[in-house]
Amino acid sequence: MKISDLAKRCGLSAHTLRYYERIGLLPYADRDRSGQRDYDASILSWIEFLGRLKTTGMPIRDMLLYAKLADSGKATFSERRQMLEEHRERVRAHVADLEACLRVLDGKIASYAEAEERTRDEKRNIADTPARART
Amino acid sequence: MKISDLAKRCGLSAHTLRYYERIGLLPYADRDRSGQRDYDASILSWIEFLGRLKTTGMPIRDMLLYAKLADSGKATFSERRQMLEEHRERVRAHVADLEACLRVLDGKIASYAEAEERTRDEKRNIADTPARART
DNA sequence: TCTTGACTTAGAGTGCGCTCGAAGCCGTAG
DNA sequence: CTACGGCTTCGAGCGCACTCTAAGTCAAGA
Repeated sequence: MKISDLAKRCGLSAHTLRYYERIGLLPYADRDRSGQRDYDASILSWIEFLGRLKTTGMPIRDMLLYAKLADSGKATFSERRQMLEEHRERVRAHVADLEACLRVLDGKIASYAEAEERTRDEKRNIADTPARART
Repeated sequence: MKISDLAKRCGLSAHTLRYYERIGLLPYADRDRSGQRDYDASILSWIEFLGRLKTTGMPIRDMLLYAKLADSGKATFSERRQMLEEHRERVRAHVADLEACLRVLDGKIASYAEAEERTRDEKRNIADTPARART
């Protein structure tokens, strides 16, 4: 598989795939006789997992550490598990934060909706008075 | 309230507060006779709300638009409500993504735990064979 | 009076994660 | 044979959100 095919399949640009290889996030890809990268489809699951780590906000330097551990075989299973467990806790905490934020947004939206209701009720359209403070 | 007091209360640095004012995310603060910012405590709720927007991944340029609308009074209620509703949907989608990622992480962690179990069971410690691919 | 420390401004620098450009090579279609 | 598109490398550039520096002002305490 050529880099552009892989790019289409995984949703990253060829530029980004080369960048990831350069920094070590992707293993060095085999080259064909003319020097072009020839990927094995198995790389897709690794890229997909990296995507999960990225979505959950893991910085690249941590992914690099994880990749390094993954290259060291069984000996690093527990270290990797620990990394993922710590990361999972951070993600859970972040999700909780987001849910709290969603409740705030809900409240804000509701208060705007209410205010719009009241504004509509006041049929007499007095000149719009600018707000005194940001809400 | 001086800038350092506000910084302590809101968890942003004085540098960041000045930066936010510079770009328009915070309203221009009153200065005392010697030119120092003198904040009203009411700014805290606005900063807190900005924090919610930030936590939920809203880019500063969108916060600026929201702030601009908020400065225009009642007339922009529905626009602001719409912005927040759209943002809320993005956040909800992101939370769903994160939850899917969490399930993947759970699976990965479980598989490491299992593998560690199996490794412990093999009392005969054969030399560690490096992994062939990243998992 | 002197020192200390917090404040002011404008602007430069940082870290992250890409993203792009330039220059050149290679293989296939016309 | 030539043109074309897609690949290669290296390194520069970008957008975001800060973060810090330098040079200077000011007010309160010893």
